[in-house]
Amino acid sequence: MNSKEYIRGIIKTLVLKLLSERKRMYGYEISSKVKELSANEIQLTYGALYPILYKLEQEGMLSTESEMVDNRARKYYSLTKKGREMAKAKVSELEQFLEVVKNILIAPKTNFEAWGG
Amino acid sequence: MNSKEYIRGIIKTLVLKLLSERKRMYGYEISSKVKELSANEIQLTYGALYPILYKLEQEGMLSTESEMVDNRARKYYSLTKKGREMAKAKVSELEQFLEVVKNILIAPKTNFEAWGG
DNA sequence: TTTATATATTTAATTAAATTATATATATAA
DNA sequence: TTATATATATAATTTAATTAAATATATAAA
Repeated sequence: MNSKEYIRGIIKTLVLKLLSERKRMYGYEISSKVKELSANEIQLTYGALYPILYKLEQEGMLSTESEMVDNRARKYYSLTKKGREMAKAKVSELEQFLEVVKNILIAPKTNFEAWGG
Repeated sequence: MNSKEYIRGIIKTLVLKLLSERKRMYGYEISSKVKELSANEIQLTYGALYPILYKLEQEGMLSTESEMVDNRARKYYSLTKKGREMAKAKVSELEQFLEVVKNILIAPKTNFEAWGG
């Protein structure tokens, strides 16, 4: 599957979804988790992920805590109240969109006439 | 729903899907049909649609017939053999992708621990 | 009658959101 | 000492859209 093509636009929503499931996550962890959950199909690149996290923080959607773990710097991100609301809205929005697209994709040839063809 | 955000990358596949259901369609018709099938959620802009149709024709995926209908120029697009194969592959690819994303989005909080959280 | 709306295609300018590449740094296994 | 994994950050580039502008006809409304 060439997911790259379809990823664009949904990264922010995926990140918000994962953060809504946990108290906090760090960037590398988010990327790894998405890869794992998608059976290696979706690889969030860091060049996309970190700017999104930065922007969400600037917008007041995320709060951060920096820590040293095993002598390496780590930056944890948590949803704020505003961020939790945004996550909920975005996830619901994307779910609806996926449904709409799916309905177009699964329409069988035999049904085409029925929906106005 | 703010579909604009999520549309990117899937337009080509939607176009190929619609064309795979019909002998031929013209640009305006494709845009109208997508709008109708998505209950006005997805509006393919012509600035995106026509360059995609042009490119697919250049790649040998589409053949065209220009006709005058009601004194207005109309350009019909049909899938070639190569185009039909591409349509099949692209639709299947997108379906799989949607499934993967949906599985991430629907994962309930209570299940998070189960999938390694 | 002139205005708005719908039909129809095309293309240039601009913007947004990615990818790719680069930089920096530590830990561990081969 | 080399490769791989962990971890963040950002600049340069590319891609794929949106927006806008150009062109043209038909029809309904004001």
